[in-house]
Amino acid sequence: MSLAQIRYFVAVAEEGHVGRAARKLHIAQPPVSRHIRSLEDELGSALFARTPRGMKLLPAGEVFLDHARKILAAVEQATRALRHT
Amino acid sequence: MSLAQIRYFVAVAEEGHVGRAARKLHIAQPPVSRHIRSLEDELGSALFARTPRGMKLLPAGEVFLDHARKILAAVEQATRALRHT
DNA sequence: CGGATCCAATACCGTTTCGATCTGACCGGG
DNA sequence: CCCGGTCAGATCGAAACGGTATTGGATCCG
Repeated sequence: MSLAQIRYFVAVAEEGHVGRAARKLHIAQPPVSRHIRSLEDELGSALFARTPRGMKLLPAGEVFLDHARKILAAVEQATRALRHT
Repeated sequence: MSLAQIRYFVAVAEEGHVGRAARKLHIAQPPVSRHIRSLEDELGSALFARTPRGMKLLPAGEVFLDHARKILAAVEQATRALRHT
């Protein structure tokens, strides 16, 4: 699991679409798809339901989204703490 | 910044030596050296004082160590939360 | 002194990972 | 039907990564 994967996951969860998340992240769509897939593989549980209209968070995804945001917040806080030393 | 870098940093901080941290992490010493350096570059402040006896945490390093542990704990908690879904 | 020792840092190389582009598969709306 | 929108797979060039070998610097000891 990488921080990039976590950021991609949060973006997809928030946008509801891999493509829109990709645009927001300024990268192409397939890499986002792959990262989400590999994240699910690593965690051992599906996080999204794939529908023709986009990606819908599953219960496991909701749980992980909460933790993911905490991780990213902790990272941001860490960098901010050193910004003025 | 990557989770691997954060793990390497914590290991070096705990061991006090790049080499020992590397052994603990089951990787070679140079990669650890490089990751620490690039982490410092990215954060814009030195985290360790290089001494002939090893690496000694600077004040900025102590601050970051605290945050680093929180990040890793959050990651562990995230994976644990999905272990049983 | 001077060589041995113990560190981290650098150079270089092969492998792996990553992202971009192109393409395919699937479903819903007109 | 076919068309628009969406995700997934294949392929390729570029970047990152880790390993080995080596260098550089500072201390210790004979």
